[in-house]
Amino acid sequence: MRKRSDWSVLGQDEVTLLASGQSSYSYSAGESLYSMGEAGDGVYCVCSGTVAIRRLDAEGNSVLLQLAYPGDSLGYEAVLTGEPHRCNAEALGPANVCHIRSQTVRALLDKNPNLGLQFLRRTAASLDDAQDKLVHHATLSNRAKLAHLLLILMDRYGRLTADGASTLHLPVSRRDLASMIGARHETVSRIIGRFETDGIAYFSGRSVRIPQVNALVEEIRPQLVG
Amino acid sequence: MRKRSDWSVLGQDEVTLLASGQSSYSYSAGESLYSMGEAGDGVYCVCSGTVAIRRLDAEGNSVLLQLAYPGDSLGYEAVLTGEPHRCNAEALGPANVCHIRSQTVRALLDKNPNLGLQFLRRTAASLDDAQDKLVHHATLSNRAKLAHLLLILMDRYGRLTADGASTLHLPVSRRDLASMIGARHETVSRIIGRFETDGIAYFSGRSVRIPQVNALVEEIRPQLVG
DNA sequence: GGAATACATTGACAAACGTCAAATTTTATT
DNA sequence: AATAAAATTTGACGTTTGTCAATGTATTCC
Repeated sequence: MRKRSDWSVLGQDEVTLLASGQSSYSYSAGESLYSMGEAGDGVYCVCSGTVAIRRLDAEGNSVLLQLAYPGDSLGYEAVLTGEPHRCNAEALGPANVCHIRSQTVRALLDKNPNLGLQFLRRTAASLDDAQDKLVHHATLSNRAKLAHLLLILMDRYGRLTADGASTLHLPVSRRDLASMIGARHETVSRIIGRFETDGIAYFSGRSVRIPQVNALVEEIRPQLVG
Repeated sequence: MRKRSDWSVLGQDEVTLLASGQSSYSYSAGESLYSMGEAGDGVYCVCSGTVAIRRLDAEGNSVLLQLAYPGDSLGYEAVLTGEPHRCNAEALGPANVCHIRSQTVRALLDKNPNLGLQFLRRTAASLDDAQDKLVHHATLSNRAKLAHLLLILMDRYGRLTADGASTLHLPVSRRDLASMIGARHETVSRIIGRFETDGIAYFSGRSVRIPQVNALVEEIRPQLVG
């Protein structure tokens, strides 16, 4: 697992230090790793399962900003800046997560500057992703954004069936789906209804069947409607 | 200038190395520092003026993602990841910008790991900013988002007048304003019209007069409309 | 200084979206 | 299994927003 994560840049003795300073925890669905406003107490590394990164606004609206998967490191911003966490992290299902104490993280960063550069590359990738979302929010319709989101989720949760169609088990609720594209959940319900009447995707609970992936791709090109 | 920038973490001899590897350039309004798709050729450091960071989508829509001010470093993501630039950088007015070649940047990062951590903190702040925008795009109306944007621009471009009002010289066009809040420029024109009939802000070209800043703050709380 | 070009405003209309409310289904709890 | 709670779907309605088109206003470039 470590080989496919940010910690792969560490040398042999550093791995020993890491091993001595980490603990492993099991979370069940809905459990919180950390919350907005708390001080950073270390870096969390997802070993299995999916972790949702959310932010709440002043009125209590929840926005799902990112899904974290095995190999991803979480919460290092708070450790490095000394600021409180800016997001909630919550297990979406059963998940195993390692925890490396702040003290150990700082020692490792001190020993091996490549770890810092690795975190920097990871943060830059997250920034790139967030900026792409901003562009989509500014230029795409909700329908196109939902189509795009389904395509992204297919990469990780999709399965090809024998007849050339694809199926997908959604890791999140309709409400979360809605917050990810910046729409109300009622709007998402209606877009789903239209996807079904248009034969583009069929939803049943969290299962989705997509006869032709290409039809989803077509949806993304914005307002070429006559 | 260097004292207030990311480079303030450097020691004496490193500053000497920096000085030997940098060049200073003057840009005039609209000139490009670098463009999407180009390889990173170094880090750009804004000395004076304002630089706009934009991204274009497949259809040519431009979204203004960020404004960079004196002390800000730009383009280091491309240097560190080896990937091409993901954004355009363009001077909004006359600007002085230093350029530090990739080779020098890498040498400095090698000598002083704190520089990398400094870039990491800066990137984390940008990510935080982008995620805040995502939350706003998901929860606020265009009117509220424009009010919020005006408040942010006031921090840097605002002046208090004798009668307790504030004035503001916008650094960007209406189109850019629109792309920053994810709306069409026609919509921005109409919101501006409504701000004027409601006595909240008066626009004349790029000059804005805001009689009571608090009135703008009130606009941000979403749909508490009867 | 005047033509050409880009930028901004306004109107009319239709489509998309949010809000409120009710009904239905799913999930969790006892 | 029964109940309670949460999530989802659907309908009706009004508002906001985008689109298209026309007009007016700045800027830029010869």
